[in-house]
Amino acid sequence: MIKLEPIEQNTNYATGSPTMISTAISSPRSNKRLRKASYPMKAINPTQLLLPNQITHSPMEEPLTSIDGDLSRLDHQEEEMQNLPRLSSSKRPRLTYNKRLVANARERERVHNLTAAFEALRRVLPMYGDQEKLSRLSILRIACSYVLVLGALNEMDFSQGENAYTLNETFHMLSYTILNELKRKKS
DNA sequence: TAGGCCATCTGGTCCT
DNA sequence: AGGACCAGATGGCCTA
Repeated sequence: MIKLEPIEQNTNYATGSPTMISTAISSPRSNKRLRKASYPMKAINPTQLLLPNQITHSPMEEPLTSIDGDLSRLDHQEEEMQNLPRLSSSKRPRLTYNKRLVANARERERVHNLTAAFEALRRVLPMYGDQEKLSRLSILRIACSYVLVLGALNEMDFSQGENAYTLNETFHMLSYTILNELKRKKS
C-alpha cells in the first residue's frame, strides 16, 4: 500500500482567507483521496475554479490547467453521458457530466472551508499546542465548554436557560470535557 | 482486523 | 435556473 505524504498546511486557507483557496487540506491526516464514483470520475481541483491570480500551488500538486481546457477534453465523455439512462426521479434533470464535475468541485471547496473553520476553532481552544489532532466532535464539545468558561469570566451566562455556572464550575467542566475527549481519542 | 474519522461524490431540497 | 446546503453512501487512512 502506498503511504501518502502529508500536504503542507496552508494557513491562509485554514483561516478562511477569501482571496486564497488552496487544495492543500488542513489536517495532516487528510491527504487527497480518490474515490470510485458512479460517474467515470475526472476530478477538478478547486483551484481550477479560481482566477489565475488566486491560485496557489502546493508542492504536492500536479501542474494546473484551466477548467475550460479540462472540460473541453471531456466533451466526448459529455456526449456519452447524455445518452445514459436517467437514474433519478428528481424534478431536476440529472446534471450533465461537466456540470456534475463543477458541482463536485464546489462541494469539495465548501467542505474544505468547513474543515478550515474547524481547524481555526481548534487553534483557539485552550489546549491548542499540546494536541496534534482532535475530531470535529471533540472540537465542538470542548468549544462549548470553553464558551461557558469565557462567559463566566465575563460574568455572563451563555448557557441559554440552564443554570448559571460559576467560574469554578465552568472551569472544571472544561477540564473534564478535555480529559474526556482525550480519553475517547485514546480508547 | 475492526472501528473511528474524514474526504469525496451524489442527488435532493432550499433559497435567491 | 443555478448555487448553497445537506445527508447518505463509499472507501481510504490510521490506531488499538
